[in-house]
Amino acid sequence: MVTLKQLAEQLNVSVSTVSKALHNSEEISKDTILRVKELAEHLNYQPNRMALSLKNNQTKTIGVIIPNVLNHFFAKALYAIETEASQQGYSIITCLSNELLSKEKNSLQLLSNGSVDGFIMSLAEETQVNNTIDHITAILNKDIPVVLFDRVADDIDSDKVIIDDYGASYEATKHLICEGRRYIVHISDIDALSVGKLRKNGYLKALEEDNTYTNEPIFINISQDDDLEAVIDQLFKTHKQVDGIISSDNTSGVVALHKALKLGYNIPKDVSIIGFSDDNVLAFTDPKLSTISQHTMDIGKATVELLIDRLNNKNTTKPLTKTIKTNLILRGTTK
Amino acid sequence: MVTLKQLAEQLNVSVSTVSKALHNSEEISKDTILRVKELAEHLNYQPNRMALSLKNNQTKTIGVIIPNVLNHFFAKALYAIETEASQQGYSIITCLSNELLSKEKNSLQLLSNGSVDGFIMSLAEETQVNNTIDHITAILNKDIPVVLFDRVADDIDSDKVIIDDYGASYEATKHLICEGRRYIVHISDIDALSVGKLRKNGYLKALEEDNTYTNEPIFINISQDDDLEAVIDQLFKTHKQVDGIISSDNTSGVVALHKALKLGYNIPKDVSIIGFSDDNVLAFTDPKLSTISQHTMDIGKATVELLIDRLNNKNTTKPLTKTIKTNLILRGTTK
DNA sequence: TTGAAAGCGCTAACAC
DNA sequence: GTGTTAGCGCTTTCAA
Repeated sequence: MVTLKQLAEQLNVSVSTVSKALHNSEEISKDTILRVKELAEHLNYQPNRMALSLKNNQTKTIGVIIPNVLNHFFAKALYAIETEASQQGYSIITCLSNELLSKEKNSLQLLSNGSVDGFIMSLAEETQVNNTIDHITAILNKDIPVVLFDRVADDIDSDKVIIDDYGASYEATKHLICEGRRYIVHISDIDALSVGKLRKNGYLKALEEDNTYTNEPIFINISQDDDLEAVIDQLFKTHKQVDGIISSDNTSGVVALHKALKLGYNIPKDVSIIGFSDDNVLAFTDPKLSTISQHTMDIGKATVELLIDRLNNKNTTKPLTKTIKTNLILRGTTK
Repeated sequence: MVTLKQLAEQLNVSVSTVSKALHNSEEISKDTILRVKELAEHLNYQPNRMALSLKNNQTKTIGVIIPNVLNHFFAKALYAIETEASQQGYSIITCLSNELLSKEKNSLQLLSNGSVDGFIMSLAEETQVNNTIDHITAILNKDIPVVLFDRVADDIDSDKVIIDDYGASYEATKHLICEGRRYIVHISDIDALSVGKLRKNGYLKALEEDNTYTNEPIFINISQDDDLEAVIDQLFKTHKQVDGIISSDNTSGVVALHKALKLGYNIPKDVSIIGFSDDNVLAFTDPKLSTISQHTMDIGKATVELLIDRLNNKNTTKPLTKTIKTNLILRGTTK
């Protein structure tokens, strides 16, 4: 790496002159500025980022901690965050918690040593199950801003970006009821998560509220060790009368669709299915899955905006919670 | 952030004493060491990473540039890289080129200012199509190590991690021929990429080599603007006799499978299909797609190992190319 | 056993 | 218009 010192030596001026020249200081003569810039250009000088960070006490980088990149939602969120951050001149350091509290803790601890200006994160499953938040409040107490998205915790007093999980699920369920469905099953592989609970409740509320709907709510919860396909298979065996399915996560809806087709159901005539996902995750189902779209790009973008705002006027305002609109996108699996 | 200086002041000793104490220097008395450590612990002291980087001229972070996180292969590679890097005490700064040369260039440029110790990357499509490599050699010339994986370029003299694309595709095609298939179509949406070309050639070679195979090779190339489903639909219309499909990328095989089932083909009786992917990407097809597995975790791990080795003994050895074994995994779409 | 000083690369207040 | 100096937080040589 070429340094100011080297430029200074070659030009027989002082380091500070070079520095000022590169910043177009009024103090420096046009001529000197020109000579300095020429050489800098020629040697491809770049200011050392570590030195700048040390000096300015800001790194221009954001720590991003997500539970699992192999989950399409988080991959897309990462994409959105990277895009917006890079546009705003920030780099991102990515950590994957793999749904583990310990790894989440670790990453937070590791990066809070001046590596990043702030964090954007979505809580690990284990963190949510244990309802552990000390490691996050510790960061907040160090005055390092954190923006939570999707999987958040009420007790953490930070900026947040969420969707209206409850409302979205409520609306989707209502839609199924309006279609005339009277045996609607709720499937979820995220029952333990904050968002999973909200979505479940939205479904419940819609059923309870409608007095033409007489069947009991039916919850199929899939845990990590379960064989998703087997569980869904069982669902169709146990509930032959099923005519509506709402899936709270972004895969089980697709599996249900496949299984239903395989079993000879006519979709959407016999059964309507609505999934929960930004886009048609497995883009190639036939018919295409109707979904609640979360606008993941907007979510990611909002997290970066909130964080950068917070960095620019620290402590100025109360923590904000931004709710991103969802859309019910009706494709081929609903009437 | 608490600093050495603050510890020193509170303890009425010098900064250097504190520093030494924290490093268990022999020079310092047991008693002082204890006092220092106690306070450090109590105040949760962490050495400032930027200061360390500046001093040691190493950042303990790796720049990772991938073309697209929404592609399952790259998401998994990122996962593997993050896992291994974090295990070895490195952080990763993630950049997404979005298949664009300009963004790839940019990220490289941006991070080569002392932000990272080295790079792990897979080339953007545009980079491969234009065969532009100057921006990479420029980095290499600055003595910043680069490890390329998957999408590499022969002209770049760096460490590389690849799979035997040619051989894997050759073997898979041979398998189809051995099954008795005599009308095998090659589908690809990555024809422009280094790996795409190799895979195509492997297919070609297998056909040419077998003199019981008389049909011409058939290539279906899907470009970004094409409607994948429409193209595949057309394929089945144009080539009614098709009895084997080999897909060079990780989605078109799945689409072909869906389409074939929809059209009433019996899979694998009528048509065998082999895809190219680490795992059963769309895990829920029925029957399950037979694939060439790339062991993406191994690929990612190898890139990190190569890079760290290179960082530890710079310039010591010639660039290495590590080839990760592939496996032909026969599931439900082959006999 | 402890401390002072220099230096990593940079900026900025203050001389000259 | 240019240079000197101090300081960001840390390590390390050298002196006390």
